[in-house]
Amino acid sequence: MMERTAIDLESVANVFKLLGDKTRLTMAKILDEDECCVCEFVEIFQMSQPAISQHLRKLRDAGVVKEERRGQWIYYSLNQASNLYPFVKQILQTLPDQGDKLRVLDKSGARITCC
Amino acid sequence: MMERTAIDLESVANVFKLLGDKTRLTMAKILDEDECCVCEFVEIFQMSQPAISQHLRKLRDAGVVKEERRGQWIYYSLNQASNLYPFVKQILQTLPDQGDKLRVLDKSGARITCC
DNA sequence: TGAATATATAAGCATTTCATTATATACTAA
DNA sequence: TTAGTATATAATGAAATGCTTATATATTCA
Repeated sequence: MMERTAIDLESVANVFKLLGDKTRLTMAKILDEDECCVCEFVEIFQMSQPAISQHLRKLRDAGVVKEERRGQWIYYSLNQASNLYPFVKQILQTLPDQGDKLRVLDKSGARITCC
Repeated sequence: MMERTAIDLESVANVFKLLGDKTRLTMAKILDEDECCVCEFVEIFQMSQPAISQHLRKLRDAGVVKEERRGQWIYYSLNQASNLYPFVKQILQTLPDQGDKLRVLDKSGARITCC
């Protein structure tokens, strides 16, 4: 079990504000289960690509997620190097599994189509 | 250790939005340590009384806190009857102690002056 | 090189949020 | 009953949020 370093109230409030949005919270939970590229999120949330990018940017600016380009695609994943990671990870563990969202993509072929 | 009933992502996002404000998060943490009346929060946060009341109302509307009138004063405390309580309690336990805020009131005499 | 695809950024707009000030309500005590 | 105190609610305004559309940037591939 990873020990969590003390984290001040202000940082916690900021993380909560960030995850206090259903889309971003779901994104984080999905990323806790599997890395994911932008186009997959667009499929999952049925939301415009800029809207998705903007949510991801907020998560990234806070250090919660990181990005990695692979060719044309940019894959997002939880940023384990962040000092917030243990805290975020602990939160996500308490949330219901969202793996079904990715499985739907597999079935629909969306995952193959886009990336 | 209390077992936590499953809680859907939307509810979690709502709680996070609520606690994603430094004032409300601190309020909740203080209430986790001791019940508190409105005038004490006004002292602690150096914020107008209506602002404090409005924060408390949000917390109450969500079921996170409850109120109890005692004469002129209204005391707030965590609402243990809420189905959110185990989740909220678990969150608050990970936060740094805020007991000093109440102790400052004791010293300054504010706690005696107002309630 | 040029077209297609994936993503990011900018600009604009409606809505929400969080504070303020002003006022209403509830209780206490003289 | 009236004055004083504690709290809630209403009205308002500035700032933040989350989407949209339009456009810029990177990469791939023919």
